[in-house]
Amino acid sequence: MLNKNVFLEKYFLMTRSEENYLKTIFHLGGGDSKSITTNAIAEQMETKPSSVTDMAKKLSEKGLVDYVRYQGISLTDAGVKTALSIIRKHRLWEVFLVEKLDFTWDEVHEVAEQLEHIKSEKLIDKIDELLDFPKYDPHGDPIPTKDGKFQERDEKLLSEMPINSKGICVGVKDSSVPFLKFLDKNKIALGNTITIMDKEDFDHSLRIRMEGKEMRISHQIASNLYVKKND
Amino acid sequence: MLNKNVFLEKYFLMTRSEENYLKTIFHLGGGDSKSITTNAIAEQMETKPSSVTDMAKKLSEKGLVDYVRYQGISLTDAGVKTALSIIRKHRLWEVFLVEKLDFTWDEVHEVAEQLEHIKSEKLIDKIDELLDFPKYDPHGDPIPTKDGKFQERDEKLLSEMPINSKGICVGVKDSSVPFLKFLDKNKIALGNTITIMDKEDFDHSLRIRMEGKEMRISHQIASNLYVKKND
DNA sequence: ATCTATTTTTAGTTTTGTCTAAATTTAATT
DNA sequence: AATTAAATTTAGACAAAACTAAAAATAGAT
Ligand SMILES: [Mn+2]
Ligand SMILES: [Mn+2]
Ligand SMILES: [Mn+2]
Ligand SMILES: [Mn+2]
Repeated sequence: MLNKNVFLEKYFLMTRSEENYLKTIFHLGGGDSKSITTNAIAEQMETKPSSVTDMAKKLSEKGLVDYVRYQGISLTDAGVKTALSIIRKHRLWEVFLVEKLDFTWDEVHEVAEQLEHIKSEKLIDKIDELLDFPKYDPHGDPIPTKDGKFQERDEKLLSEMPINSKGICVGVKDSSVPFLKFLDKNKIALGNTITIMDKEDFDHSLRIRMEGKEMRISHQIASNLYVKKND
Repeated sequence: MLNKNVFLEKYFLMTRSEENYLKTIFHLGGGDSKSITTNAIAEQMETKPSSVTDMAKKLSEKGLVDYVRYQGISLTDAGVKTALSIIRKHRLWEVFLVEKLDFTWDEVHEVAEQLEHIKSEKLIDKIDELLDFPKYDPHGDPIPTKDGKFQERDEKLLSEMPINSKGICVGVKDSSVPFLKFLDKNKIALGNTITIMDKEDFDHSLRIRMEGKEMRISHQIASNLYVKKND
């Protein structure tokens, strides 16, 4: 009993802050044993580099990151596993909010940021089951499986597609509220089939056909939309 | 914008600990402007009296409790309102877990203790709607409405019912895991109709008929079951 | 190789929420 | 009214997670 508690404490009792650091390091690429800089993490988390250093020591102590002073931070296997479990929870909750509670895709992230920290394996497995084991979240991001596997998709940025090619819109790179609202306003939704009609050399804008209608979209929009090749 | 933030900070940004104190004070009866003692709160929360004193000052500062040194603590109207909103969330989540995710009634409390602190008015309103606005939680406890109203029920402890009277089992007073598991094992469930056949003077145990079967239950069991009078 | 700008860490504080130990107030008993 | 026991508060400390300011290390440019 005492032994079990020691075990739980060391390996499972993560604070919300620790979980957020692991998630951020993973998103910055630190899962591939690539070293992430203190400043990069601080900027992403809107905190100070000195706070990142403090946390690096703590996470290193717990065996979740590899950290050498001045040399940056990367996730250990245990760190990757933990990060993926948080990301899995985040994305499943986002699907839940959209599918079961009629949230819009620009409303879910903020709430999922809270829900991802709820500690109950049974809860998230049941949510997964209720949603019929979705593979992607409302923004097209893949949902890691229970054992931490990622199902990557063969996708490209719309801006990189050649003229006359077709693709199905499957995800957004920028999932900020303003961008998502812009897409809604212009009836650009995941699942839509898009044909690249023409590209403008001057500003790199695209003329596309989507759901029967033709429109022009800027390079900034096109470079934040993922499409799956479809010909 | 600055004004709005000040407003939010003062009235809505509650920490998890503050919310738990308010909930506990309410459950101990401090909602009826009855003064609750420092020790009672400390015991209930498994913390030390000195910690309660510290929090009493903080909550008093925020206008959520009335606190006079050495004289005990009671909730202000704002405190009651906040406590009820936490209790509402707790109980709605418990219903959700049972109704939508097949949790058993002895599993839900622990998870609800976490979920009750999620900050999103829309989320809990949508959960309420998804559940079709339930009036009671899985343990028979009433769910406060959005505007903080309680629908009390005319209920009595089974141990206080007269011989030959009938009642429908509508709630548990003790909702500890062992008690709930005991009830499951003995097929005693909310909704069952119970007839009091006889009472034993010696140990105050009851002979009851329930769902066609007769059984004997101890006074301790009978004094932890609520029934609705059903003449 | 040296200097300099940038990055990163350290040292010392702050806030929140907890604790222990000591002091104080209240309540109960003689 | 004085004494004693119990309840409560204060004072001082600690851990977590953040901050600021200063020191140290690294990397880039001469
Ligand atoms: Mn998100
Ligand atoms: Mn997402
Ligand atoms: Mn409960
Ligand atoms: Mn309950």
